Amino acid sequence: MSSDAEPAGRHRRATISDVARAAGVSMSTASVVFSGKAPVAEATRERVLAAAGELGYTGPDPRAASLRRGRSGIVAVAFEEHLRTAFLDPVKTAMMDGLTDGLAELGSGVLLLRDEPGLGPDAPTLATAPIDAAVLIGCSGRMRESLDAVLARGLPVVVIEGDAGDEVPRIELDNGEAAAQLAHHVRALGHRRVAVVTLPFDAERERGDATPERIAQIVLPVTRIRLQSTLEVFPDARVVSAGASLIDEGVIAGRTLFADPRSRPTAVIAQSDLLAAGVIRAAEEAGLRVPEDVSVAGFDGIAVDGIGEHVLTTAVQPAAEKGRAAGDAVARMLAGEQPASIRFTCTFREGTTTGPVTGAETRAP
Amino acid sequence: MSSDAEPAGRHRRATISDVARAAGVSMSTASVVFSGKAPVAEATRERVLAAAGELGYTGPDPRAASLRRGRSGIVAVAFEEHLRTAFLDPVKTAMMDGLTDGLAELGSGVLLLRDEPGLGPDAPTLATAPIDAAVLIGCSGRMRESLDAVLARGLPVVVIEGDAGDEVPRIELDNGEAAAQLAHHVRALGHRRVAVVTLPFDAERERGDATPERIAQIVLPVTRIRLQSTLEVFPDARVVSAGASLIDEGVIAGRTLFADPRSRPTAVIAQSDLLAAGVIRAAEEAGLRVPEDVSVAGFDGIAVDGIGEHVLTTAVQPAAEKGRAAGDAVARMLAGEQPASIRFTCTFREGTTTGPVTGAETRAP
DNA sequence: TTGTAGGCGTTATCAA
DNA sequence: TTGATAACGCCTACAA
Repeated sequence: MSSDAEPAGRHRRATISDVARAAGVSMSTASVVFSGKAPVAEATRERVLAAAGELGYTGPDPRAASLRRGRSGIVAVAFEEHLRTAFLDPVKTAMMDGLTDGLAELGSGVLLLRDEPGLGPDAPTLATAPIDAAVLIGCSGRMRESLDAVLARGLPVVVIEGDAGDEVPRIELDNGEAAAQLAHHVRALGHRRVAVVTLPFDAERERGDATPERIAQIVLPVTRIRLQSTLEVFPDARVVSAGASLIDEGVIAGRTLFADPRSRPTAVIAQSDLLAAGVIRAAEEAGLRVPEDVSVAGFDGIAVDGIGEHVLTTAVQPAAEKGRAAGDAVARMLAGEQPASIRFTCTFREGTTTGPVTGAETRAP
Repeated sequence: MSSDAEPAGRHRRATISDVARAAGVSMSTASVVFSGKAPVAEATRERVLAAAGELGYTGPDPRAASLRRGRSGIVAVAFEEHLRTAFLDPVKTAMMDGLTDGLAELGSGVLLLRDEPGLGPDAPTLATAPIDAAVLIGCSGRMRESLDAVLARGLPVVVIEGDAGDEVPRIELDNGEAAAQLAHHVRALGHRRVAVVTLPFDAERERGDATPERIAQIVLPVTRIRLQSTLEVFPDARVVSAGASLIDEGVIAGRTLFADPRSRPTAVIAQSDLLAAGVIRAAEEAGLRVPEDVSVAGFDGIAVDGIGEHVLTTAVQPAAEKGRAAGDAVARMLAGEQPASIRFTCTFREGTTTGPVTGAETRAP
């Protein structure tokens, strides 16, 4: 039947040249039939397609095409943390959603990468994966090394909520301003004894009360900037760091804060809505009413489960838009432009979880 | 400085042959220095590395290597739904976590794919992406087409919680047995007026009371199997389908169930923990106590926020293990084996959300 | 509209 | 231990 006797079982896959030969046309013609980059006579087209069907040819090998074109159609999205942690965070989830949309429009797929060496010996990394560009999320010190690798490869890089030097376009939030606005809101309500529950300081994710020294060494930019702004309004605030942006972590931090009735804060500013939700739960556990006995503010503006009828006072961030913007930035860079960094603005939302400090409280030392 | 005058700007990237020439060795030797697939004299090695550094060569081009080797080191993970929905689901998140781990050990990256055509004109798909294998999640009718595309490419495919024909290894759960166990538990507690809150029936995700006809046409295997088992124990159960596995959807379904005090069920079996959490919330909203007035059971065994001190009665499924198993199966197939399908077993957990039917209730029609 | 030829950057094979 | 050579499969000038 076929010219080269194939022994029943699967053999070498058909290539475009096989198809061309079978259809009695040249490789280029066959190629064009599949790419559509040039007009082909209808009859020819059909002959080629028929031959392809016959041979079980399912279209150009993406690897070869990729080599030839110099593009793989894949963009890496690199997380610093375990992917589980990344996707447990509603903000990141929303961001990924915008990002995948943006990249899909561009015609790229998303390769999930974790910047944690030592998994597989030859697991793909930012330095070795067949990617056209990379998006780094929450990039801080740890990722620096991989960043250099991508940069050395000459690949476009965009960073979301992180700092990778001035050459690398950033997608970020007005974290400082938003945090300041929240703090001023709380201050305007009369609160003076205030506590801050922060996101993790660094990859160590140490929990608990933070000393000024520790605060000065915060690695994660988001944590640092939000905290600094808050401390400018409340220099004496008690600072407790959480191990992650999770409700449970908020509960833990909240229990710490409400343990001693005499020293408990009248307002808690949490660096994420999930943490705030946890703090609220801890408050209710401790028999405190929100916001009568204690005000709680969050950050993010996500839909939080588990806080009943409360509406969090928070800074609403455009998470999905951030992702989409990163996608756009990648597209631009791939097109040879050098996109500017973008700063998104949070919207202050006054909910039902903050209220004026009550008389009894103002008398506190 | 450099031998070939490069006009300041970026030029053609150095290739291994440039490096070889600069180091005064052959291409093969240079290649081996980077791949480590054969011993190289230390002196030679250093010379090559030095030349590479000089030329800014950062290692083999993965696209070319991929063409040559016939492997890209990338495995696609395809979802039927919007990625946001996928990652909102704690079960899928945990599964992805296990899966990425498993694949990383294998040395593969994870390419996220959504089986939804019409995003970008040339967005990568299961048919065109440079992948070595694919993992399909929740595969049902809609994905059939893409599945055929991958199969036609001769790529290994593994399906998690879905059905792709007998040739394709499945990773699944003993959904039927687990659901039956839950139902029997509820029955043993004396409940007779029982309602089921199901996962979506199909991609339409229609909400509300389901007729027997609709039930007969359920597309999503997980929904269908769990429901069938439950109905074998409670043939007359009221069946309400949710639009997604979300707490909010559970609340909606719950409100439907508890709307009419006279016809309300004494027990609700939800097909996911998130739905169960929503049902509990709806029950409390309606002034019902759980489990005194109404028992609620879930499915999955995830940590649910927002149900206070309750511990859900549920079937605990090994979600991360499922993902890891899929990774293993892919590895096997890549190695030429034909792995068998795997069925994981759920563990029944009796929590505090189910209890005996109370006297008043048993008298109901 | 179709055909020809050269190369994209590697790596496997084999010989030296 | 090193080197020469031939694919890997496709695409795209360019010529016909």
